[in-house]
Amino acid sequence: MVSHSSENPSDFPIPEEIAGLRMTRQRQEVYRILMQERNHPTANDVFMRIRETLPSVSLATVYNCLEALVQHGIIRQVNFDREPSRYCPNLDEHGHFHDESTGVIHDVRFKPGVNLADLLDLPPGAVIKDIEITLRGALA
Amino acid sequence: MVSHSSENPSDFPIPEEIAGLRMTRQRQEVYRILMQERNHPTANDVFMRIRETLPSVSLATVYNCLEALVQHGIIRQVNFDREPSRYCPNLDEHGHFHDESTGVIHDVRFKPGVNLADLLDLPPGAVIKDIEITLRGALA
DNA sequence: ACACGAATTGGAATAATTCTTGATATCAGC
DNA sequence: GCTGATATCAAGAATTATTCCAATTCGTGT
Repeated sequence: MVSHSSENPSDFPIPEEIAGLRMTRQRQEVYRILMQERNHPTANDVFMRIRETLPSVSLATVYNCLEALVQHGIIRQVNFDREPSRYCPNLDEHGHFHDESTGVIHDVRFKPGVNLADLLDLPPGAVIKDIEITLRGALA
Repeated sequence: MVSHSSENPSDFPIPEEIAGLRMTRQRQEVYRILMQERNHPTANDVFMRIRETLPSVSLATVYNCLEALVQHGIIRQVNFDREPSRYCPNLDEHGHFHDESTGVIHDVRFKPGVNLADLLDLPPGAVIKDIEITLRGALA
């Protein structure tokens, strides 16, 4: 399906295919919601939000879409302890600061020139594929 | 109950009370297992292991004990993505390297003098209570 | 020994996520 | 524009880790 502007009411273009993944209407919409709501929503948040524009999508489809987007490196899945997974369209290397008093999650970047792997006492021969940094605390 | 040596066959002493937590037989045993099996076992791992010495303990009790130990800062709970929680008696500040080829989890310490919070672009006023670092990859 | 609060048990309940199956939609080639 | 092959979707059932609950047992202080 071609993304007519009337069907893509967002302020950024969504291509029909990204990284070899067919961008169906549902996936477009899930991605658009993630780009608009930068609050690291859960699958259920996305589900409730998507019903406004595509009332027929099921929660299972939201999960499918999110997984497809994650698998293709278009978004990231973020886990805090055992809480429901959250999703994040920020692909830059970054961590997450979880403000416990408000529940808000802030993206946290490294200061320029910092390479975490250099600062760690890694087991010899370790090849890092992915780094996850989570901070918990509050804003004074 | 006094820890008679016949009832505490480990090579380290377990006090009757730690950090205000009554160390019941079950909690002692859970803690002992964690100290012996440094593989970051799951609650279920501990459950299967504890049946060898205390066959009557329930899985719920294992969860209770683990939670009590975590709450009192005696052990740490470690989460990898959505996998079952793992538990770790290493209280030093450290991260975890998950070797995907073997499934083994290695503790990773910072090189001396490194303070992670200094290297991050934190939101102003952020007070860090806890840091979690997870690395995924393989050993070449 | 007694009473009271804490801990334990076992099973039921919960919640996020995944799986299954049948229905639909989409694509490539003719 | 058709047709078969493939990918996606919807709905609900199933799974899994974990928590909750009610009843019993245990430990500690008196």
